[in-house]
Amino acid sequence: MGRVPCCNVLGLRKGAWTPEEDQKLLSYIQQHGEGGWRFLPQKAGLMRCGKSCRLRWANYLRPDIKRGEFSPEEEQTIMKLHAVLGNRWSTIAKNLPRRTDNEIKNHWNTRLKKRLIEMGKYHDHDHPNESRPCSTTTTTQLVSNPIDQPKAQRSTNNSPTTTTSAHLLNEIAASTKLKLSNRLASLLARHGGGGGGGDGDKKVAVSNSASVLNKVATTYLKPKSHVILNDAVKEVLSKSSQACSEDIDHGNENVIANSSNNTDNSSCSISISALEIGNNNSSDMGSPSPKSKNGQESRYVHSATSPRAGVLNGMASKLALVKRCRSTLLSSTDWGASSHVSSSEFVDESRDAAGSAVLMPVSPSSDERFLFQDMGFDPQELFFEGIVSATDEFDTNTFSVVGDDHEHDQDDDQMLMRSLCSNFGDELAN
DNA sequence: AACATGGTCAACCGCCTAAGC
DNA sequence: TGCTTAGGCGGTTGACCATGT
Repeated sequence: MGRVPCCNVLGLRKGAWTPEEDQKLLSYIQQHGEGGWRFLPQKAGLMRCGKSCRLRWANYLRPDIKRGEFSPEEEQTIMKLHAVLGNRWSTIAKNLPRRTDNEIKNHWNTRLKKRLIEMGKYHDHDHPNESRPCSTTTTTQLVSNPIDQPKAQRSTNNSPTTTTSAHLLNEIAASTKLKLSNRLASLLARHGGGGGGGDGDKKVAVSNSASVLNKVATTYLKPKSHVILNDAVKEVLSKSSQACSEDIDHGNENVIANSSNNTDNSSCSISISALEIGNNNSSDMGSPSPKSKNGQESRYVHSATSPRAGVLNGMASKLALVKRCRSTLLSSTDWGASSHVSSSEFVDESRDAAGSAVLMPVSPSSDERFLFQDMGFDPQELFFEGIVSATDEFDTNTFSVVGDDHEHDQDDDQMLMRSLCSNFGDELAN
């Protein structure tokens, strides 16, 4: 159970706001500004909880709110953003000036979604995480130890929490589409995987995916497991770093990425946590400069909470990326038929009673700090501007740009896609 | 006219994160 | 480092309204 709702305090009003209440809140905020919601009701003479006041202000009273029908352009934007971001209403709202997340959410649920369903361009069963946060597909397939289940089941009911990462990682573990390396195959054999398919198909039993994936991640931690970014991506990352002005403190292992804005690409190096995209030790890629305090020269990307989690996050995000490209960008011209694959929740690792690592969901905000944005890429631009096609195989050569007005962005996107998919595919297929 | 049904949307609820201590 | 809590988020609810029977 969460905290006791503040609105449960005896005597506080609930339900629809009266014009008098609106006026009190409005005039108080006009006088004193926003914030301090906890004590605002008393000061403003309202018998409401602060949360209710904040919501009323944010969704209704704020003077800069645009009300009324959504324009076709706005609807198009919502559909595009939703195809990429899923139900991240607040993020979507940031791209629709003067619209609130609540309004957008309502509009989607009551109009757009139905419209797309009628057009056959949207299927609820393709979006299990969007309509029901606690759907029946289980994270416990990954969280193998019951001790750790409470955190994985933080939702309101007792049903196991679905996470996209669970699906993704299970896919990684269980997919027959991905050719698994001998290294993985031997891991699976040792850990009881195999899915009954025999050695030939190298299929991983989902129930073993947690231990398997952790083993995989551990394997990747070894120094030899380097994934080298190609020059094209280095260039993209280098460009991105130029726009970056922040300098994040670096004094620990979690400083995992650095890219110079030096126009000489040879000095650009990137390493992403244990996955080690890039090679810090390689002289031809330059040495990382984690001690630099100059934000214009370097950018650091926070790692996941643990190296192995970082590996798994990386795998999940790359699979999500590929799937997004494939399903979202190819499926339709109006974005309506896209099949959303979210990487909004990756995984963290924890320990069960025996000390074995198990997987559990971590917050979506990890995603927002993760990889692409922290590298300086805007995911929306990345996925919106570049129209990339791909086959089912994670093969560099199968990616091609099929149309876009933004030549340079497109090239950058394509290069990034190629490299990421290549890295991912190479590492798995070995 | 009365009731049933369905759509809309403001508001609530529970959970999460991050900041402050 | 761990605890507390304000603020924020997304899912859900229920009041209200329009339309159908």
